[in-house]
Amino acid sequence: MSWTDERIDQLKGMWERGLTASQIADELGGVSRNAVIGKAHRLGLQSRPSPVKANETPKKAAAPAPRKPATAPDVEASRAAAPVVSAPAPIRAPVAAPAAPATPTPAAAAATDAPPPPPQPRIISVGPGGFLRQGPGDQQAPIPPAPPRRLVPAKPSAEIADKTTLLDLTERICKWPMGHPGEPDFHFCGEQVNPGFPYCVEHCGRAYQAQLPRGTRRPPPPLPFGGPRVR
DNA sequence: CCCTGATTCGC
DNA sequence: GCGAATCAGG
Repeated sequence: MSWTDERIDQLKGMWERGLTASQIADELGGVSRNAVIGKAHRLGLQSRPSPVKANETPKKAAAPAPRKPATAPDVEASRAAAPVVSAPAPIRAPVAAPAAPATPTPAAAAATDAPPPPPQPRIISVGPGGFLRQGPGDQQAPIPPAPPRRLVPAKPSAEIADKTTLLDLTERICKWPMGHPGEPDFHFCGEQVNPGFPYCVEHCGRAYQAQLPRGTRRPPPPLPFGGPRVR
């Protein structure tokens, strides 16, 4: 398989939607997880949280050394020696910091788009979602509560959040359908499979039932489809 | 073990 | 450019 424009678009989309490289790989088909990652990097898609990227402390003999020297090992040496002034914690804030209130006008702030209150003892602190109790006779205008809205970090919809969708299926994910295709919440079991089977242990028990001895008739439960055709 | 993404390097 | 091999953290 080659990277056609279409497939590259799919890759970009899925990558930016937060799907893992594995999911993208077997969704596209014909490519490995590594291929996806490699391509993603080549495309300049900068990946978000990677399990292996936590610290950046190039002290003395760094870890990335036991590679094959190949050609020009001096490059790595110079790179290791260079960062005398290490960058001070490159933590990327996902949201822009609220601008400093140059013009102290509380009234204006409370009007429409009050930014998240900075941790200053400006007003009486109420907990998130908390409300100031008003006395029965108080007729004051209610204090506008802090906007409960918060920027959602990522992930598409909550619908697919914890449900095993078609995209989540792998060789070791139980593929037992839950619900019916077409229903909005149709998904799959998602448990770990019983090794060698497409289903988890529980659903293997449903899928593969022991042959009952001859003669034993088990009165079947009422069938939802009117029952099988009996000839 | 499984998973994840990052990186390297021969092709 | 591609991706298997390898690394490394969870």
